[in-house]
Amino acid sequence: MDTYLQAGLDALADETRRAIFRRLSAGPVAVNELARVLPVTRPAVSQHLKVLKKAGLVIDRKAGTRRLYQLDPEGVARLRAHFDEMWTKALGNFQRMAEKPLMGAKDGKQCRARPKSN
Amino acid sequence: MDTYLQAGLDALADETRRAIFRRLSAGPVAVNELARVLPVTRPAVSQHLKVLKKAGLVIDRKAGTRRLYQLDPEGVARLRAHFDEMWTKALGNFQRMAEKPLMGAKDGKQCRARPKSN
DNA sequence: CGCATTGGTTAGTAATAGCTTACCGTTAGT
DNA sequence: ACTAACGGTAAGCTATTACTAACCAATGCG
Repeated sequence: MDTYLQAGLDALADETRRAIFRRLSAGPVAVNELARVLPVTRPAVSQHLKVLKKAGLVIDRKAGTRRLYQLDPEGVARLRAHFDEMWTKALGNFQRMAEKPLMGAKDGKQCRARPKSN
Repeated sequence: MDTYLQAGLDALADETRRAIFRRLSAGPVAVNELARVLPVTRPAVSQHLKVLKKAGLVIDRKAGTRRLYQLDPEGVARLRAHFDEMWTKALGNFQRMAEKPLMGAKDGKQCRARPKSN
């Protein structure tokens, strides 16, 4: 279930793929046109689209000899939800900790007072 | 300036690094303790922490012979903001497109009706 | 003082990822 | 039917990355 996060994350980790993602957020585009804009060849674009598709971020449909790719709003929304959950956990816990300056030290060794704090 | 996104993204793209991130979201932890929990050695943890630190996601402070790492709420919030912007752009444009079933076809060739839509 | 604990860094290795070239199937137009 | 355009896939190369083992500096304690 957490695989969506994994796939989505390293789908967006690549700059070229993010460029495709951005271009696709303006509307459906054919593979060839993406390749024309990007600094890589068409096969590279195909491979990137494959990754994005497996991550559930894009969908494609045939249009004559061409194939139009566009964002999959559901997939994007789902990934966004995963991210939001991650941020919330991270920042939420921090918030809770900031309120209690020093809590009960779960495991003794951990929370020693720091000598110089620099 | 978009480098924060890049750094943050491939900082979180790695599963081990995400595990560290999750563990750190529960509070400050020493390197050794992270290594004890994770399936990798301590040097690997150090290297991962370095990446997370360069991405601005964690901060560290000395505590005796140990070094405690914790999330940097500012960095996390900043990365989150970048993501939110990305999602908004992606889904916002899509929203706008969904409202106009077929717009004026910027470049003629593009928006043909799909034959089978499968 | 040694001595142990902690942790950052380096060197080296194996796996992975992104790219290109080449090839092939499919569709549209004449 | 022939031809051209589009695009997916395979093979191969290169660069990057995650890892370990080994070494070294710093701190705390007896």
